[in-house]
Amino acid sequence: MTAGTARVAEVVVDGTALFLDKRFDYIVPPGMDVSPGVRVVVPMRDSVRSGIVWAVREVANVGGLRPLARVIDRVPVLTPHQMRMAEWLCDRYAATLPEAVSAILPGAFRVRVRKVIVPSADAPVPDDVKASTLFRFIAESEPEWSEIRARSKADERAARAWAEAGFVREELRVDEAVGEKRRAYLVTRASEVDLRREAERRSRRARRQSELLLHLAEAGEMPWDRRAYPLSSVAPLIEAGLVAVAERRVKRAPASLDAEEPWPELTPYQVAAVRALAEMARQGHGVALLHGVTGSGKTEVYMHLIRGAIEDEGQALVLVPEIALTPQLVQRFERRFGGRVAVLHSGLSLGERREEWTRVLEGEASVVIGARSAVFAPMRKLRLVVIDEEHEPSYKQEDAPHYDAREVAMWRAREAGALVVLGSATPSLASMFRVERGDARLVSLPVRANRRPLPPVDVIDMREELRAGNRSIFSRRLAAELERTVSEGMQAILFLNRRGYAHAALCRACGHSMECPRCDIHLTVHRRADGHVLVCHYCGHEEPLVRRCPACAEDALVPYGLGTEQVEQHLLRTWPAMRVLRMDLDTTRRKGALESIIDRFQRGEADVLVGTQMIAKGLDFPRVRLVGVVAADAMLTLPDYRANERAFQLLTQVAGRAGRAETDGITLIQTYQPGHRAIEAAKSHDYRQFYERERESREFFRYPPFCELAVFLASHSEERLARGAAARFERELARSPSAASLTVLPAGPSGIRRIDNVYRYQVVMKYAAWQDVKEDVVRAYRLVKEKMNRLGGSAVLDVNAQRIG
DNA sequence: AGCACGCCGACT
DNA sequence: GTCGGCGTGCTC
Repeated sequence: MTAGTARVAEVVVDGTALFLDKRFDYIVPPGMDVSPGVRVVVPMRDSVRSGIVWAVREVANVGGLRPLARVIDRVPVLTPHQMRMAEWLCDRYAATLPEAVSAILPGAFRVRVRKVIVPSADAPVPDDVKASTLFRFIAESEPEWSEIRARSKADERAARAWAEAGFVREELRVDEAVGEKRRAYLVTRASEVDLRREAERRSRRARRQSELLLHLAEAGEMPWDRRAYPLSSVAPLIEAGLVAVAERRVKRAPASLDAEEPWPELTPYQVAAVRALAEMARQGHGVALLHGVTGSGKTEVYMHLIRGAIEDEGQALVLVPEIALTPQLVQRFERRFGGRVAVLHSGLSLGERREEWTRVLEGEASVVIGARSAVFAPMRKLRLVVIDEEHEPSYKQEDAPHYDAREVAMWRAREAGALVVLGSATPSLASMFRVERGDARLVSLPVRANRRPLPPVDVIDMREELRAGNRSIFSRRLAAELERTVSEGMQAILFLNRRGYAHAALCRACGHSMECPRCDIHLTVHRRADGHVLVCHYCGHEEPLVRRCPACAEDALVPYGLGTEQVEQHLLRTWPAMRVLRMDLDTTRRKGALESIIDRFQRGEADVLVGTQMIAKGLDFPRVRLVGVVAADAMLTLPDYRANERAFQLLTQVAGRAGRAETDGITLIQTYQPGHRAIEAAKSHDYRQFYERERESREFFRYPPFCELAVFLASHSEERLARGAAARFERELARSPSAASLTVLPAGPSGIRRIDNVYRYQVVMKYAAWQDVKEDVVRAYRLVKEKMNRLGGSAVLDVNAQRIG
């Protein structure tokens, strides 16, 4: 360091406040070892905060900068690539740097830092001070300055004076969310020859020491078992410079790297797909859309590509929509790639998550499987990214920083020169449009791996059932197929997109529908042991379902509109011997419940599985012959421009659960709108037709992929403030320079105007390219957000929003 | 004049 | 998020 210059660290300080979205400069005290990516503690006003060093530079004049308080890591917790990724997240999703960092870094790396006031032994404390309430308060609770200030101004003045006099002092407290698992190791400090000689010399008088030396001469190092070798026996060896104690991170016993499961022979289509994709991978970065019909064996193709990446000394990332729903897939990967697999999912404890993260960072894991957030895993040698079921909405994060894991994956892959494989039986419009524009290459698997045909899909017009006098929720056809399937010892899946007993409670006399007192939404009927209750799916409000209508006082309130609980009940009433399992949010909330249901159904412990959309996500049940969609109408009426796309995807995916291995399958769709576009396309297994027609209407109405959407949403418990914020945002945009490149839809209440007594108003924007409008949109957003936060409300901006309302 | 309250900028 | 400074307007 030259005289007069000093090192300065640019630190991204943790916290949610908007002002923190910049880098703060701190002096690096001489002798302190920092590098980009390490966590530090910094002073901020009266207090301290944690942060990440973003850069270190030499400056001539440090002005009035304050010094770093402490360094937490020796080794950076973020790679340079991840830091660039954080900056990109800010740019793309209007996130703040601390938000981006907290999205990337698992909670296990979070630290709690405090500056507390404690009694000090530096100076003798006068008796009157010692006896005072304030001093006793400090001694007992080790408060922060803000807590002392909260007592009174006078107390703060007194405490400051005591600090000056040395009666109390400040102390830094740094608590890691989890400690890294470390263990003491004994390591050698001398040559093998020396060790053996020493062992021989001590063999009579110190058996333990001798034994240990021989052990170490053999192994070089070993975990320190303090019972076998107490400090009394180790200390003399340390003293003599033969042995040292080292702290090592505990590594999980490496599982076998060899495949336990044989690699099955591929179908010709799979072979061709692997060949084409492997060729793309060889050329570095690229995007491929693997369009494979349900049951076509996409996973097998992924696994061959992964094997290729590993043989190339690279790492592969596999993203799945929801890891909890795919225990089968994870097991398959673990059987193929053994100890090279790291799994990141929400069920891991903080410590486990940190351990998996470290295994990836250190290159011990070559295959990373996880849901959305796994896209941030610290691979240094990324060669391949697989996004399975790429059409699933769960890849888009619904709260800040609102990222889309598919986009993040593509950004990473471009940076790292890796191949992205988007896999789906029902590709999103966005992805197929990418192919159309030439930004992605299409690779197809048009037939099932078991060489059986796709299950025929028959549409049942429920209006006709009604006309024929059948008032049951099951059409005659579905009832007959159910009976036949079960009697033949095969299994059936019944799908309904609504959980609970009934969609709503309706008055048969006046049409009144029971609403939540805290939200602008109707209540759902659920069945409990002691009768029916009304439940709000948004705020959790519950009340008993009574017969009397609060609007007209008639005893005419009845459950209306099917839910999965009712389907289950009807099954059991109609066929008491049938063994039925239900899989929806309500039956899978308990930890392990989901796996248990999947497992039991797979083992044949039930004949019928009733479920919501979670049964459509890539599950593989070989004995399912029949799939019944109980009421397709529930998904055709969603108030969103994507409703058609979503309905087609769900129907096709659900239908795809039938006839996957041991049997031919059949799918029955019950509906009151048999001519609906999504139903017709699902019936004919015609993705192409669906794509063309949907694409056309999106182009006509100018919806994605023909533009991008962003949604500004202001929330406040006072309606006028929420409405005012949205209106203000709209005005700001109208007079911004980008106004010409933006289509701003009028500010108005969000799809659900009020949730848990908080009002929500939104502004939807359409634009061709975020780059062209982001500056003005973000400026307006921050302006209004700042104001909204001061008023006790909140505001968010969802860039590239996947749904509106 | 004294002060409660809201607004706004600063925080390295 | 939290503080402090400042101006406005109400009350003693």
